[in-house]
Amino acid sequence: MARAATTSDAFNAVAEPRRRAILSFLAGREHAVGEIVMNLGYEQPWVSKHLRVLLEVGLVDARREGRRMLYRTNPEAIRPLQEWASTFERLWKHQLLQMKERAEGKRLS
Amino acid sequence: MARAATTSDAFNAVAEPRRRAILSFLAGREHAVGEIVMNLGYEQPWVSKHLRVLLEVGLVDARREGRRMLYRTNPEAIRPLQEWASTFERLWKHQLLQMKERAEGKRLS
DNA sequence: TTGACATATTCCTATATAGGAATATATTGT
DNA sequence: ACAATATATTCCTATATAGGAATATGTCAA
Repeated sequence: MARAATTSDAFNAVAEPRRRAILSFLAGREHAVGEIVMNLGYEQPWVSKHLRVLLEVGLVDARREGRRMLYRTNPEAIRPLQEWASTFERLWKHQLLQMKERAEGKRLS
Repeated sequence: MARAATTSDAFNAVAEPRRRAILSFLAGREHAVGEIVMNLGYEQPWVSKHLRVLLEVGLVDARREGRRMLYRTNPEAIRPLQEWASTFERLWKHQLLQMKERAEGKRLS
């Protein structure tokens, strides 16, 4: 079997760097497809394809305004991802502290 | 072309649910492969395969102790993932607040 | 060396993609 | 109806997988 579909969940969807870039660009405010194309420099069909994936997993919402489609992030959908990753925050902060202490210890000796 | 390799970065590596489970299990303390097999119930070859991927992207470190291989997370490698996801934390907290306020507004009317 | 234990790798196959080019659909204004 | 604009979809191909089964490698103890 192949890998899980990118449309299966948020984790698979954001494995693609361009989809992360699009999400970051959309963070906070609505944007039309053309604006994404202009700002990120990807080809229009690819922006549409990526938006489709993001839409299917619920990471973005869309509404039509005339001939334009306006997309915006659905932060709630990113939440599980953020929460999972944040369980490791304590660990790397602890690790950084240890490294710092070790460095300072060396300086003193 | 196919999708980016799971060994290309942390984002692709953690797209697999079992790899996330292994990482969570390893969070904080070292474990042998057999302990992962026992606790998570995956078949041994698959645990080894997933650990290999995690090792290649630097999400875990390993050391040998007798016939056992001990793995532990490298929290520093999870950091970019956590930091990217956390940029959306403000957004979903804001969204939750709005939903809450709307709910309370309805209750009052 | 032999056996037991612990972990890793190598076969294989089917599939979901990313990438690209071309085209289709939808909406508005004339 | 027609042209222009904006976005979406459909072809195609090559490839990195996940899944499974079998086997290989490495380490220790007797």
